[in-house]
Amino acid sequence: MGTSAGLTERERDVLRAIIQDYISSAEPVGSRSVARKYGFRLSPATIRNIMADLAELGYLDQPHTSAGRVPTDLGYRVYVDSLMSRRPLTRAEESMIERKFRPPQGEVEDLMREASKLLSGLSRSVGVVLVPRVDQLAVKRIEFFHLAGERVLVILITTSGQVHHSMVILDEVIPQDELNKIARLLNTLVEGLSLSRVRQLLVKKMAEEKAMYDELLRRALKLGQKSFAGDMEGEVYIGGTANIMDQPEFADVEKMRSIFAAFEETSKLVKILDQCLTQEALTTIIGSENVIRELQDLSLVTAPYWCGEHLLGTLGVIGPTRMEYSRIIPLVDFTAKLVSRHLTEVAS
Amino acid sequence: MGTSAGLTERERDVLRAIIQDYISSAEPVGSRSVARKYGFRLSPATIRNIMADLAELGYLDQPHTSAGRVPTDLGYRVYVDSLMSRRPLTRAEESMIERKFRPPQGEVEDLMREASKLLSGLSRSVGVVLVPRVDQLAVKRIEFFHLAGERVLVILITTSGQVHHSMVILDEVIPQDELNKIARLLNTLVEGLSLSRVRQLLVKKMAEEKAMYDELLRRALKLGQKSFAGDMEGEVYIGGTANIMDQPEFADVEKMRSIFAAFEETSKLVKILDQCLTQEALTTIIGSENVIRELQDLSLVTAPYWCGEHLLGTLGVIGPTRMEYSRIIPLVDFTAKLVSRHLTEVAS
DNA sequence: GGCTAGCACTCTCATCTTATGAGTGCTAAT
DNA sequence: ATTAGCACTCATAAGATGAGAGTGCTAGCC
Repeated sequence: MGTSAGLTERERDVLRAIIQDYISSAEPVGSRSVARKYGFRLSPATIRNIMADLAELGYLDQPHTSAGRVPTDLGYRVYVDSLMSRRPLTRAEESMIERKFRPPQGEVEDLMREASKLLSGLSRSVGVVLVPRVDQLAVKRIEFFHLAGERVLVILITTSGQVHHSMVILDEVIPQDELNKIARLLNTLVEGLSLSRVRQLLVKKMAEEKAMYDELLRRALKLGQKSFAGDMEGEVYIGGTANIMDQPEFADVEKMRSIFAAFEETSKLVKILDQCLTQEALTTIIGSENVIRELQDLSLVTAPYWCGEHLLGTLGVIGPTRMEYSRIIPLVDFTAKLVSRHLTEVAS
Repeated sequence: MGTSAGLTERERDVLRAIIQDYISSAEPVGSRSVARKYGFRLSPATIRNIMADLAELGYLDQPHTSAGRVPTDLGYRVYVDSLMSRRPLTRAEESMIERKFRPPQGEVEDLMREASKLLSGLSRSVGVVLVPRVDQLAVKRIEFFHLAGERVLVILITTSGQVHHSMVILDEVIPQDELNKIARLLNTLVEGLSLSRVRQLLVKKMAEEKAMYDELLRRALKLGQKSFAGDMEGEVYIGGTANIMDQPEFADVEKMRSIFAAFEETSKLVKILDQCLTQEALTTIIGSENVIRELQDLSLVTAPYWCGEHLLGTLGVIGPTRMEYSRIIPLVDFTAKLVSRHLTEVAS
């Protein structure tokens, strides 16, 4: 498996033991305790030699000369990719989670919020749910409401049941009944198309229309373009941020401050979660693999969720690099499936 | 002025000096520095006597026997109510704030978010904006969209330009064109009424209708009732939580954890902000005056904001009890006016 | 009576020292 | 290859000490 190809079975065993021990204790682990707890028939001295090798290869680090070893981000990477036992959740655990997840009927947004709470509660870390910019979503319907003067309220409904509304300011006053006509016209044009498609379509039509003189269509295209131009930026629901403070590695206030600031700066978070989304599979980002500087002491486990066969967004857990990957990964995986199921039901 | 009636002018001067000093230094303040810095023509010993009196009256406290004095919550209360100089913002400051507040066109929600950011940035504390349960808001329009099966998407627009959407599940399938008829009917009934009024009206009509046999009206009333039954719970936008960590008094991780947990538990926050709202004026809640235990080390300054003559919500700042009230209070006051102005413009 | 100087006393905080113990790296023996 | 033994390193915790800030009280002064 790539990076760990050069390791002997014994080295792999030791590395696994060290990482597991460190994950549960948060203390640098010494040769003695590895030899003792993990039933190797080897003396501490031998373990020390192995550890020195692993350190040289970059999988382990020592905080200072006379301390035990601590996994590096690379070490965790190897652990997650090829050392860890990937035990799926038991039936009992799954049904426990299902019970905990009270599917709110009502707004889809509540479902997201609930999911982030669920994730943070179960992982005792931070739960995140990304509802990405909805480029890929299919439009079900668009409506306009005249507010006042040139202001028009645009309401956009996707097939997945999400609702986006925004206000646009026009150059001219268009009365409500004309807005209705425009909406009807646009709906026939765009229904079922993805947002990105719609945008393309409108531009194309607009170009064709230059020559023509159908006032209604002209207005419709213009309004449509304004409506769909909106940022449509991803939104991210974050839950359980306070859990981060339980981790001993973040006793330092300064470090914590920067992490919390990063959580508030959602746009960065959106960007990275967006990247995870493109993987269309469970993704782990460990420590310094993260491009966001402030989050380089944290790890991220994400999985995509779907509405029917539409890829909708990502959800996951942010926790210390020293997180229990073997527990969190199946948890995130299952939660994504759970959310997908609910969303699919709603849309059906 | 009530609580401070018994104080001599000199005692008031000393108390003011101590509080101001403590606010800017975060250190217990001693008799010596009061005498020196504040140009009293009194010796430290005399100041000490006065301080002892003030302590006895409950305005000051000492962390330990040989430390300086620290204001109590009661002390801050007197300070805010009758000691503090209530200097309003200068023109320059006001225009600076106005420049900083980029009024986002688009969704009203963004305006709230932006306002909480503005508040937190300027106060270097936590900014909060409450959009309360919209009972008092007037309905502009209601619309229904058929989603799938018995599921119907309800969209509710208020005169202030806020949009609420929720999904209701009916007992029967109603096709879109009938939904449209129902919407038209309901709109004539409810337009311009406040939500609480609408609810009353629907119940009343429903009772009258028992006898009658207009199927459409019956359906409309039922759907209307379901639509307006939703929790409509207040929502709160919180910005700048990380700022709390800068305060020396929250170096203790455990204390901070509970504060952050309280921020996430928004429902409590909503409740207290709702109370502030009923004051219809600038409100200060100092330390232990707060009913939320976790926030009893913090103070809250709030002011209501309006949309036209409609009271819409509250916004404000949460910071350490040791906050610069004389700066924060005018700031909150002005921001509320600023937000009101924007909202009023949008609605006009 | 109100004010102040002086002084003993208290308590925190920073600094230093010391001891402890976990853990390493290396060498030499098996 | 593995291990026992040993010298060495370094963080951490526990006293010890001293400085400094501040108080409360008493006695004297205007």
